[in-house]
Amino acid sequence: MIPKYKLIYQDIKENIQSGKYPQNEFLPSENELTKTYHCSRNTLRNALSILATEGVIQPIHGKGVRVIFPPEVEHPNFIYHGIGQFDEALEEDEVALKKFVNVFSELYINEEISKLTTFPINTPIYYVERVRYMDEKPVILHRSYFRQDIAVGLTKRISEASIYNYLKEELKQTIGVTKRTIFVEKATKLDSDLLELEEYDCVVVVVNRTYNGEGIMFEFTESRHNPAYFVYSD
Amino acid sequence: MIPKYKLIYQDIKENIQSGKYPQNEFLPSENELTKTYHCSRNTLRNALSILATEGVIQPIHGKGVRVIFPPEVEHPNFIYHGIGQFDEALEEDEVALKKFVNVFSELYINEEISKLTTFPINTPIYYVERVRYMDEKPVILHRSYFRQDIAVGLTKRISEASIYNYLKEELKQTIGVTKRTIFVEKATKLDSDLLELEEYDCVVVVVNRTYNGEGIMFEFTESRHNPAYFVYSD
DNA sequence: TGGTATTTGTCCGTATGTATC
DNA sequence: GGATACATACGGACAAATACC
Repeated sequence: MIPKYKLIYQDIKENIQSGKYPQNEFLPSENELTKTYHCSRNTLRNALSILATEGVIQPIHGKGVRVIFPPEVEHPNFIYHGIGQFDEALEEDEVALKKFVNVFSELYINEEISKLTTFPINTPIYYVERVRYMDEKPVILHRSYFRQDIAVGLTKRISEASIYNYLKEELKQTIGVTKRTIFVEKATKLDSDLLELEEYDCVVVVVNRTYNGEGIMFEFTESRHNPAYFVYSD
Repeated sequence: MIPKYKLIYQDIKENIQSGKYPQNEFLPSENELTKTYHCSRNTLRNALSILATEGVIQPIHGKGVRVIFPPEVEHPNFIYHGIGQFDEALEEDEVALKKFVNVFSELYINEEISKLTTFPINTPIYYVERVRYMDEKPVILHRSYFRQDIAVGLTKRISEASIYNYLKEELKQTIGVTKRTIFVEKATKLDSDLLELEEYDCVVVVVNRTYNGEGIMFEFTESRHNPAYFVYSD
């Protein structure tokens, strides 16, 4: 049962994307919208608040609610957009995507890795190292640490398919927040080899910490990107 | 008059930061909190929803609301954190910050710049080019385009102080959403010279589009960062 | 200048649904 | 099943900003 406010949210969003509610124009007033959706003002405002935090609309006190969904910007080097839930996000796309699992191992967190990941020392971990390919070119090197007590039964085979699908479908885990940090590092020899870096001598490092639906951090991933194919939007 | 839900939001956040509500523990139940704050459940949930979208807490249906405020992560190359409202964010800090205005000019948007900024052709613009220094080293080259009809009366002198202070204090403009895109480009000769790039042959480009409180995009800024000093957290 | 209607912002109380223990 | 806790939804009231006459 999808709640009413989510349906309203989706409908308004589609109407914005389709152009029924154009850029820089105002939406119909909240009073009108409650009539068209046969709902209370609270429910409608619940839907609107999601769009507002997404940055799709901007309510202006006493005036109305303006649409500020911006046109997508093109980049000369645009290829990869969106980070983190790479699997789900792009599985549908028609791009030639592949991944290759270099390393799959089980280990216990030692002091050094604890410092990096903030997992407590001696936590049992699945360590997965994967390379992402796009159009036959390696673009990202992922180094992931999953808590064994949450990603129970993870295998190399599953890592080659979709870890997130496994977590959600098999383990019924819900995925919560992801916290992200981005910076640049000089490329190591390993980076250069695995990512076939040519024009760049550095990599973009994206660190993701993912929490499950219970607020437990269960994944730490360091993704090393070929700068030529890196684009991030918030 | 600060609304009640914001006071509650601030109070809970402070209690989390002070450790009164510890990491990975649950907050008191919504019912209890409504009693301590003498408010309705709606008002309290309004406050909680802000904390949830900030990623500070995570509500779990039927169980409680968990604190997931994570410890700040250190970077070996950590210096600069936070982008965009650089002025306000760091003016208080004790770091040796300076900026130097290279170019200040008035111009009309032409076809090429319109493509870049999405401002309509012939829009009157203030163009500002600034270099950011930190501890005497140049770290960021900013190229900003401000709509003249919104940033009325902007001058070179103001740009050397704080443009945002001017917008807010003098022009009584309210600042709305900022949309951001990050990617990497090969450094130009100009980048290398102005930013004194040494170990890197590239720059991190952060594109900011800033909207005012009315939902009008009035600023487009392309910030070219020295990768050695670039760290971004979301 | 001022008053009125419109529109969003804040706040309350209540009822019911659903997940967890 | 019952108690607790969060999620959804309704309706009403008043405040504050804006627009318009």
